[in-house]
Amino acid sequence: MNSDFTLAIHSLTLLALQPDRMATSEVISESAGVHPVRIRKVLSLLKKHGFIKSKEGTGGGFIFALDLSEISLWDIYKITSEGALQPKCPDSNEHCIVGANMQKVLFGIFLGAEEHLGEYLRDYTIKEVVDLVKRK
Amino acid sequence: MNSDFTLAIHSLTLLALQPDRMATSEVISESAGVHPVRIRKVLSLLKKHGFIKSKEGTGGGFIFALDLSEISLWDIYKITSEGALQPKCPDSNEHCIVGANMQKVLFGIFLGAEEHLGEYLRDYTIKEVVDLVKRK
DNA sequence: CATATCTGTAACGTTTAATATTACAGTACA
DNA sequence: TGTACTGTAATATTAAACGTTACAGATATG
Repeated sequence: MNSDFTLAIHSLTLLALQPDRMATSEVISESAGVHPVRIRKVLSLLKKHGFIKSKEGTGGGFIFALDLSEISLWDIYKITSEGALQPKCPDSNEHCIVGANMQKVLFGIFLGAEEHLGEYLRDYTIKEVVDLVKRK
Repeated sequence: MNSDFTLAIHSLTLLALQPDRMATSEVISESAGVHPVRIRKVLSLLKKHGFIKSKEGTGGGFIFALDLSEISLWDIYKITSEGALQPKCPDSNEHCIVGANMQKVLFGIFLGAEEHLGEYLRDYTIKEVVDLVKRK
């Protein structure tokens, strides 16, 4: 699993806890333990989808754009990691019945697996993640 | 997703199609397009769990040990890739409420996700994969 | 019983993907 | 006009995946 997904969750959770003021990529990166540029890359995806807003210049940063319960982990997964479940098989032997067909069979199975995972992730919103973080 | 999982599925499917005679790691590796040593490594795991038998020396190789419908993709996943869904987050900042708690919150969520995936993978046995490969 | 053919496994090398870093243009504020 | 941000591309570094070599042990076969 790609860590862009968890970085996005981490960032959104942090933003959710300070809905009134902006957070810079540096503050977020210190919380998440990664480089600020990575945060900006991931958050630019989330911005593109309207989950957050950003502002450049002094006093700028990132801020939540929607209600906490409007964003599910599945939404975030689709943006940051869609297809990540799909294993990248090497090209197998076309002259073998198994080699020739396995790839598309597996593709179908993993497609179904991702959809199934979606059912699970849809049930978690950022609001719930925030509650879990606060409680613990 | 680790490709050991798909290699195991590939190998078992091939073995399932020739239940009467042994297949060498070289034959399997040619079908799957990887190095024979990798096949032997993956298959040694499957052997350890009793899914297949192996024989060394001339005329040796690997052969199915159970009924095709006794092995589900979930069984194989657990052997080859358990925990693969769990993203490896960097150590985050303990002085931040988000950084300090996010890791265990995410751990719990991904644990649940893997269990949920299990429900899906349990429904596919090697027999069904074989049928899909034959049909297509 | 000597040789060829396999598995089993460790050690090492190579390739590829993930991540960090640097750099700098553009924006906004004071 | 200088300072503090985002946005993004280019490059460097690190880590993971994978391939390769090597060889010991097992087993059939001539």
